[in-house]
Amino acid sequence: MAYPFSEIEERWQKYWQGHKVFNVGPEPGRKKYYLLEMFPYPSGKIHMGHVRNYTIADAYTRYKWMRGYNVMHPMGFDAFGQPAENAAIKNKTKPDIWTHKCIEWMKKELCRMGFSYDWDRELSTCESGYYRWNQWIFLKMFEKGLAYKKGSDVNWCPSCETTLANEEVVNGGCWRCGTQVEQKDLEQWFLKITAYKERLLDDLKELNDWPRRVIAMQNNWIGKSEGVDIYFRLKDSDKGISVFTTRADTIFGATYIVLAPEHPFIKDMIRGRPQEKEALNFIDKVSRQNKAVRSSEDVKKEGVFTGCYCVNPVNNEIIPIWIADYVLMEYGTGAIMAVPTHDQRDFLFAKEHKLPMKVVISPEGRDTISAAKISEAYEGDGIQVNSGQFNGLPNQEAKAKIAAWMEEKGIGKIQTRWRLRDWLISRQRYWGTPIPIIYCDKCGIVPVPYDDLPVELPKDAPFTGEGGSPLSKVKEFVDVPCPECNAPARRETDTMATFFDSSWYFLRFCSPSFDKGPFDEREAAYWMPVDQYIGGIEHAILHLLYSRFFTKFFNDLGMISFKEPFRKLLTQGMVLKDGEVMSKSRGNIVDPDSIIRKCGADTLRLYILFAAPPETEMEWSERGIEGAFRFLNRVWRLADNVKGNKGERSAALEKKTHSVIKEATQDIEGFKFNTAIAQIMELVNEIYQNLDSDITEAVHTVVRLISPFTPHLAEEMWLRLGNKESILSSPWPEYEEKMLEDKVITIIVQVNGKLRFKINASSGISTEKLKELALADERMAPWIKERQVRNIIVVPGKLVNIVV
RNA sequence: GCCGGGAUGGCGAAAUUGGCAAACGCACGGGACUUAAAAUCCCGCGGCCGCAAGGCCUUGUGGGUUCAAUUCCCUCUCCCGGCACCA
Repeated sequence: MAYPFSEIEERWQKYWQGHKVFNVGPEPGRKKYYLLEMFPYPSGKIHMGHVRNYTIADAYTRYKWMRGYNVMHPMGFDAFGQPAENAAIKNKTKPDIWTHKCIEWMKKELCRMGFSYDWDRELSTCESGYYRWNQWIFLKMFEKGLAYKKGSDVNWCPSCETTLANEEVVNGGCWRCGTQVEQKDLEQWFLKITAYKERLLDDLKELNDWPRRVIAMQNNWIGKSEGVDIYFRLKDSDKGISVFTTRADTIFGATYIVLAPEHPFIKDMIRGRPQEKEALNFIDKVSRQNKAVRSSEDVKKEGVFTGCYCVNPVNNEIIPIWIADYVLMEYGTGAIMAVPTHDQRDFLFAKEHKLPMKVVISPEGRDTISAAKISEAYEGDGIQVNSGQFNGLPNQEAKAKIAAWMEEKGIGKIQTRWRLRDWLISRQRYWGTPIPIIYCDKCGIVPVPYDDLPVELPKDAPFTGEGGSPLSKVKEFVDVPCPECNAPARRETDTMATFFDSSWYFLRFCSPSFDKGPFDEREAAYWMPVDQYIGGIEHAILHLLYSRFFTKFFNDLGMISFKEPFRKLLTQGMVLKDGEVMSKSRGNIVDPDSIIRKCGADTLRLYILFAAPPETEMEWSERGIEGAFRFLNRVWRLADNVKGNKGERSAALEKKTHSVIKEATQDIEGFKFNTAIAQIMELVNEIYQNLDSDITEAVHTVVRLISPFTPHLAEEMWLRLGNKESILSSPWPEYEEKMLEDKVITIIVQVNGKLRFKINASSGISTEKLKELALADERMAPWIKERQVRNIIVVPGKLVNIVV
């Protein structure tokens, strides 16, 4: 008979909530611990990804709790966003009503998992009590020149009918729906995240407890590259073209330069030349080409000669100027110097168009390589040749010297280029935070005064999903007097990207109902930074980069003293079914609710922690669930075995108990829940082997060790074992080192590094004695009979290795 | 191409500093209990040879360092993720 999990789980969930067990406040003298998982979008149902994320967090919360920490573990909802609009259209309701209903459902599901949240801190980003502080932060940024409006080519998702940030474009598609992103020239609001680029990059070095790949991804995204801008004067003109290069050491080998077809200089430069028509045709052709096609690898690089020449500033050689589609206007200066001998793309282009080549770096250090003979560019390191006064230097050394020399002579400038662009935050959607800006014909762009916040989002908007900002159709919202001159003016009708909301919610949790600012600085000083953050890898750049940016901004305002929001980060792996991500479209979803009904939340929690380490992907297995359930029943039955147990103490069981405490505790501390659970299983097995002995202490230990994973079962068993209080108020079990010591130890005997047999010896045995013992063993005889012992290695307490 | 991660039984996985490869679980096989089944409890379970004792092989590939390598170094292959006509 299975244990009565549903009755137990219901009872303890009521207890934890009724007694507000996990509600906390600052307590001087007690170590704080702020544990946070990425808050969910309220879609109504939780999925296995949520279950995994929150179970990992909950197990750790309960563990830290029992270790005596003052643990803050809040939960809230990232409640603005497009799905609410889509659902509202589909179900003929309002996003507001739909969202609140979803939050209710979701909360219920979270409670049914037995998660340990401080629900008094619950927040939802769609409440004006929250988003008014989005507006406040926006205004502060506006004041500091960090929020600005500009017209430019921006990413546009035709399906979502809104603009997107660069970070929201994944492989050329919209991160949400996958639709190919288009470019549109629009006036939009941006946040100047680039003002923080150096700090966002440098401080990555301090994040030692973040996964390496997240650091690597942010590094790539910020994309610092150091090089030189070199100025090439046009022949017979005082104008010139700047090119950017990271290979200043190859400048003496530059035999032509290439401009991007969009380069603004071209039209003036080629006017009236015989090549003009051909060049304009080429530019026109490229401009009509799809960007993805143009950048694909198998498309042949094309180009035309402009008829113009410029001067290589280091050796005054006259070199031709070309236009080619493989040079991009968006990167560097939109112009490159071509060194066909040391860059493969330049090499192929030069071959095709019969352009000259010159070797300037030689792996052998001698000027013996003929440019005419090489079959590919040499991109490695070597010694400078054909490079004037720099001949003979290793190229890496020459790179710095040439750059400095060019800068001194005024023909180049050392430059750092970044990939990171400012963050576009305007969205042409309804369900988001209104941007607190008013447009006045006389006064221009006017910020809403702080006292007028919040700018409330109208509950009703005729949003139809047919394009255009829905708020622009709400007359009462749009028409407003100018705060400065009182003349009729118009409100901004775009809303903020929802990533704005989630960029600082971890601070709001410290004082969720504070009404004098986004957060109470004293509370934040106590709780922040987040000690452990847990969430999905999909936010490696987006949310985690933005949150770091906001934190640095608050630091600049003097509101907080730390620079990084999340001390430790754990990115949990995905839950797969048949090798694929669970998703509605694939139809391979396993509903957590069905598992809870069948086996209980504890079984689900245990299984999901046991199946794989938290960071790796895990494959869903129905058999695994059954195994976890079987194990919990096995644990449950132990309580009956304890009753009336009158056996003697068992040394073996006691030793196992203490070693399991030690190992399991270490494992939990390092989030290795799978092996921690394996340890507990071993102890349970050991108890079953010793049912005739006194098992009381061992069973108590099992219940306490397993309580972070299966809290309902543990609480119930704890009472049944005769304890009066919740297991949460019992301390974490401690082990005694002396219980782990053996009087008799097993020594491994190897011959030539391979295990041959084992011998027992007393723990204090000397090295010499051990050697003798091993050599004297009858099982050693065949090995040393006809061979000579060359060496004997002894690792005290562990092994003897005889080398013959 | 650059950066980061990875490859261990039929499967999920484990292995302190280099020191018993495969803990724990799943699946599978056998036994006990039962009229029977389920449940439960116990035993076995990398491959090859052997009646057995035991031996040989085995952590993606090839090499190296070492008394000893899943672990350290080098080479290559494949897989996952990020960036990229990035100059």
